Amino acid sequence: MNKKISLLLAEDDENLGQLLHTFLKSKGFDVELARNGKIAFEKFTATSFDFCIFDVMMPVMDGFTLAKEIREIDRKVPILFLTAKAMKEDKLEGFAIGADDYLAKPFSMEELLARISAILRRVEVKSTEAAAHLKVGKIDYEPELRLLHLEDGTKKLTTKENQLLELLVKNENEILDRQATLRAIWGDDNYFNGRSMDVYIAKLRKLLKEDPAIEIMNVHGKGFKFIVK
Amino acid sequence: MNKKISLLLAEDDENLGQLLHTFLKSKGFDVELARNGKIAFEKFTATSFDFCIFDVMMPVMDGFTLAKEIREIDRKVPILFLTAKAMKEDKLEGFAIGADDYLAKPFSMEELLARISAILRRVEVKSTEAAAHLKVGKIDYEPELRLLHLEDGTKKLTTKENQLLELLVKNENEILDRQATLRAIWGDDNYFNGRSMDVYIAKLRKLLKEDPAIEIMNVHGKGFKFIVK
DNA sequence: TTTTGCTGTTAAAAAAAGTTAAGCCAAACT
DNA sequence: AGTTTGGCTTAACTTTTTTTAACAGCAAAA
Repeated sequence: MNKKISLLLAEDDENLGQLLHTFLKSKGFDVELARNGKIAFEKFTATSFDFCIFDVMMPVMDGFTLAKEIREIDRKVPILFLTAKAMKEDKLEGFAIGADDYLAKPFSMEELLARISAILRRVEVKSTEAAAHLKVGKIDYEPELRLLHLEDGTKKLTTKENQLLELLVKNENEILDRQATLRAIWGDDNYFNGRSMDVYIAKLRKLLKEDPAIEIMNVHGKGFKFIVK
Repeated sequence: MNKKISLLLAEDDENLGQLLHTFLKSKGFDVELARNGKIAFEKFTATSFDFCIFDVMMPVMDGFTLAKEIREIDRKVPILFLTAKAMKEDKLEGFAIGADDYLAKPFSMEELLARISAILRRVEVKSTEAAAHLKVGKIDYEPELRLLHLEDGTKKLTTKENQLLELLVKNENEILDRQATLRAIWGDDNYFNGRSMDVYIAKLRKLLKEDPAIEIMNVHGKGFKFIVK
């Protein structure tokens, strides 16, 4: 079979967090537990996950805000919310963000597992598509190894170059929001980080210019768009 | 952001139909309910919809036949089937027609909503990919690439120029409402954004003046109208 | 006809992005 | 320890894009 499914769990309640962590690990998932939304977001930007389970109510950064931030950089990863009560308003908000499912506490472990399985079945097709090699035109890019195979040899990308290119490629033909990207890669969207990002955009453009079918287009005031013609 | 998503619901069961209608309307969809496949098809041909939910078993015209008919005139609109039992054969037939998802009764409202959201998210991505050339008179316009091919070379449009021209072209010969356009492109229809828009109209007129068949006409107090003679 | 509000146009100002190079820091090397 | 190296940030300058201002013209209402 293939490798384990990685799962990001954001839950502030120590007890429930531990319980879920243990349970899901026993079911064969590769679980990462975060105590609040901010930590979860940092973990997500460092490594990306196959699945997310977020408690709605958490200190520092709540589940919805967290989901919004993550949706900016990954439109597809399934997100399941956990909430303390059956709140209609919250449900609306959650689905508007692009939640894949919703589970009200208290819930049984079996129910949780059933929902996860159902969602994974639905998105299975997509995840298999996600190959490690990304062929874009003449260029072959391996994000995991940070390698960019060009016509005249292979370029080792630096951390930042790689993070940025990976996000761009994963959001091909979509606008990659400037602020969200800054928060995802630089942690903060202040002026200087913004200029730093512009410098990296220039570097990537220079690297990719050998393939005229590729363009990193700017969307003024919004962000950048990786286009393959 | 933009206007409501229109949804065509074909369901013969009076109770379930009403329930779904009410629920989906409360979730912000613009729902049209049809009691059988024939009525649904007539509604679809009159106005086209963004999304379809069809019960498989209905009198007069069943869901599959309806879907086939609709696929003849619209290859892309997402279709989700509802069926009374989990029928494998039916599933196959549905997907062969080009169904986007399948839901077996009984199902929860949340599940339905989750499926709809998931499909819409997926479709959205696709639709952005669909690059189109728009030939208007002598001029060839590629909105996705923001390129305007003129007689004397190709002009790269800026973000705002492109957004505005795209809206105008897509609403050829119709009035493009001033306020709606401002909200769509500038996010807010205040005085200054209005003046900004007028500046862009002037720019586009200058660009397009090489083709005398094209005119951006003002409709006083209403908006603009893109006319091709 | 006069007034008022909307639009057309051009120019200037401001903001955002492109580019190149210098500076800084930490890790690796001598 | 001193030096080199690589990666990232900051700075400086340029160009592009967008907004604001100013003024003129036109259309509809008073």
